[in-house]
Amino acid sequence: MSERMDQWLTELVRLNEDDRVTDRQLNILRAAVEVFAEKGFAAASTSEIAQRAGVAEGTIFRHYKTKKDLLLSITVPVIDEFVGPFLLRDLETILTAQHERFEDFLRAVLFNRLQFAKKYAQVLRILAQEIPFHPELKAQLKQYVTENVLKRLVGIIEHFQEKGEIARIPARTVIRLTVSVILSHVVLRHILFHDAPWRDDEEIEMTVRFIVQGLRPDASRDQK
Amino acid sequence: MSERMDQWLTELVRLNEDDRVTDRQLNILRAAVEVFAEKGFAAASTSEIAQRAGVAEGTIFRHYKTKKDLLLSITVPVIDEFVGPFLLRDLETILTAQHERFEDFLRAVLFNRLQFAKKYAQVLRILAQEIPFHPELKAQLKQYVTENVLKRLVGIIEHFQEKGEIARIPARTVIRLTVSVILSHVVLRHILFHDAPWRDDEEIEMTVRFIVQGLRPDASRDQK
Amino acid sequence: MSERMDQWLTELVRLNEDDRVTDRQLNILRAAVEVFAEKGFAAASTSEIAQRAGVAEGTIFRHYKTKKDLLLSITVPVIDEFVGPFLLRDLETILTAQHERFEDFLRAVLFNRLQFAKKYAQVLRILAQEIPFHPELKAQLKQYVTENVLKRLVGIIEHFQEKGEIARIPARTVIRLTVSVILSHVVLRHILFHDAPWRDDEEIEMTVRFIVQGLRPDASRDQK
Amino acid sequence: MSERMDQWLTELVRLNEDDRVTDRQLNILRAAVEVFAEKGFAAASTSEIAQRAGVAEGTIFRHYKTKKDLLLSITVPVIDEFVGPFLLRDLETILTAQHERFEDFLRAVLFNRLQFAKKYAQVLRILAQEIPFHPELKAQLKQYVTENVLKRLVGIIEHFQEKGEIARIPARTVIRLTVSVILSHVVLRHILFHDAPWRDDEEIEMTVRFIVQGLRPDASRDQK
DNA sequence: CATGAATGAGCCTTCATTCAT
DNA sequence: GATGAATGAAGGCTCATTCAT
Repeated sequence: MSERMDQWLTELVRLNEDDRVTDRQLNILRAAVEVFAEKGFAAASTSEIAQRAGVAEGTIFRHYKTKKDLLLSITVPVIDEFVGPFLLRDLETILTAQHERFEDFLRAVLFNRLQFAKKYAQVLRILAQEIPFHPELKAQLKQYVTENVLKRLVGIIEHFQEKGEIARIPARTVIRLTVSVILSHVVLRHILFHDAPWRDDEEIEMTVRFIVQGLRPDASRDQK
Repeated sequence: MSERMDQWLTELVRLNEDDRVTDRQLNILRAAVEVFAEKGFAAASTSEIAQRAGVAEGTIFRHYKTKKDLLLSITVPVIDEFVGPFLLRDLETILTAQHERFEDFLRAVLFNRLQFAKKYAQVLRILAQEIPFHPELKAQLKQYVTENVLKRLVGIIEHFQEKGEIARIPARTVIRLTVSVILSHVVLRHILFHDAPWRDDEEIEMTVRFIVQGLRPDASRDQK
Repeated sequence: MSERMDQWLTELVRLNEDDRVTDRQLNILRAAVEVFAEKGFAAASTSEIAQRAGVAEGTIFRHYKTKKDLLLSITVPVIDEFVGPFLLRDLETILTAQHERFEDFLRAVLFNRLQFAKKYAQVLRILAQEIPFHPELKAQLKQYVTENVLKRLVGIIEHFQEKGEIARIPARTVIRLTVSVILSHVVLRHILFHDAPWRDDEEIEMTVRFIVQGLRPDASRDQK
Repeated sequence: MSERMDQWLTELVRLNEDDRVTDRQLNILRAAVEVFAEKGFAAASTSEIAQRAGVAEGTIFRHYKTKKDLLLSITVPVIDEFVGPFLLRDLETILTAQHERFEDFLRAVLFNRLQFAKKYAQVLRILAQEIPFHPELKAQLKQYVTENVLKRLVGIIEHFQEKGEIARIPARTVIRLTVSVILSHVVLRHILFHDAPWRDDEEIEMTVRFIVQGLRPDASRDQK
């Protein structure tokens, strides 16, 4: 696992317990991420996690009351990280930079998400696999999205619609289409086909162009 | 479960055993689809499946040697059905109908896939969830796609590129983008948000328009 | 299995049900003998027996109420056959032939038992394996032996002791030693090492000589 | 079960795991020996073993990966013990003691084997019952016998043949007859009829005398 | 704090036996 | 009489979780 991952894991534990993070905990989390990603939550055994982490079986349960707790301690923070930061950090600047074109916005977002997915590929896989079976996770994600993301996105869309860069179709549909393409790109690149050769720059450009053109107002219909 | 589902299950069993299908078998499959979809394969218990099917646990194993066999008897046929028919049945006609525009082609495909997903929503969910953990399934899908789908799609893309309806970008990228949007539409519509209200006709039109415009040759760049 | 075996099986069934013996029954018994011998009673499955017999699973239970019944229908007659006939048929003549030497008696018995074991090897194996776990079988064998065999054997022993061919040691001990050697010979020859090459005539002679000499009165001690 | 048995079990576990032996492990082994002996391996249930051992069923599988492992951990050491020690310990001295008569050799061996069988009666019963169904066990026994026992025995036989105490018949046959009688004595005494009253000293003497006389060179034939 | 032995519920699967056809 | 689908009890084994050391 990458060094970056470790850093993230460290942050992760700090967030949960704001205590000192022992190596043991880190090992457990690392092992858990590995095994959950490989076999899925239900088929993963705590004993295998313990083994890979180099700790006793009981030790896991000193830090995480149940196996599910262990899962949540990994996934929950990612939900907040996945959709949040690009809004909180990057987007703020994007939005305030009024002169930006929609194209540049897209490019920034796509680039940002690709970075993110590269870093968290394994955990995102876990998240994707487990969300259907854990209503709390689903609820949490839904809540986060509706509360923090949707409104802001709608604002952004309308902003670019007013600038005439996006056709006057419902914001929700614009989001659906845009997110579909970006998410697919990310998933294909870092989750499904991370082994295949990718000409990243070209593909990014084509994805951006695709969205921009796809959403551009119709010369005959929308404009004028 | 819908009546249509039952018909499909019936076909399914016929394909496997080309015998008469008993009600019991149907019940077992129905219950298995339900429980697998709800809890995932690993967390599903054969005893619950038996209970929901109203049969003894042993009965399941008379028809399916193992729990995994039961899974495969559900998923395998769908792999062949998911990517196959739209090419073999619908597309043939579309392709031979030379006058068709790319737009019409897309509309037909999207419509067709939406129908399919509506019918098989639950099983598709199972398939999506289990594919990462069952290499044979993954291999089978991969093989099917590369052998039967990709080449044909490339041919179609090039056809429309020659007609000037699609920009001269790599066929693979065209496929990636198009499939991303169509698949996302289908998944959002019938897998993730099947409960939400959908104005289907409008959304279909917007999806089609999005793709068509997104892939259209640039007036300044590609044309001329 | 040999033709001889089939004949025996036919007799066997006749004894039990004194009805017509169908091919089906014969097949079942044949299969049962095979599977019991290979895997042992407990590890043998009625379904495998049915399969090998080429009948339906249920058919077995039409003829034999339980799996154990099937076992008993095979073993019980053999108990009577194993120890009985050589007394009832052959021995009578042996005994009445007063001029016989002990040596000739032994040779006749050993030869007879070898024939028997060759014919029934598989069933004897089953019997040996199962007797410890089926008290009724054990009891039946014990009863048969004590009632029909022991007394007669004692008579024979004493007969030869009076003739001065056997030392004056307790008849029980004589029986123990003689039967040990004969049984061992038979078991080694037809149960344990039936594949190995045997120079039967020589070995029989040496076994007979061993017993005769071993039991012969001591020139110094017993005689006189 | 006897105290001696416990000691043996303790050694047994030590050999396997060279760790301290817990009471629990001893209880499990004790119970396993009991149940296997009573019902045979296939018909013995781990749940009954657990119950008799006073432990949870899962506990068994912490110490022995499978039910068969449990069997092997009991039987395998006995194979080495059964045929080995009397050669390695007792026989060495017997052989080096040149003045010994064959008779004394036999007496020593028989006595030694009786002691051994008394101690391990139950386990020997298990071994005898299970060997036909476990090829590895059979192979191990065969290997041990051919490698360690046969050659030495042949040497001993020839030694006494040269001293004129044993007739000049093939060593293999001598072994077959001798081992038959000794093994039968042991089996009858401690495995089959351990409840019956035995006048051990007398029977031992008669067995020894039987073998010695049975194998003695014929005055008229072999000698001279 | 960490350990790992112990637990016991629960899992998948087998199998002797029954019974409607 | 024969069939074979159905049964459900029981089996071996796994695993999350607890707790004495």
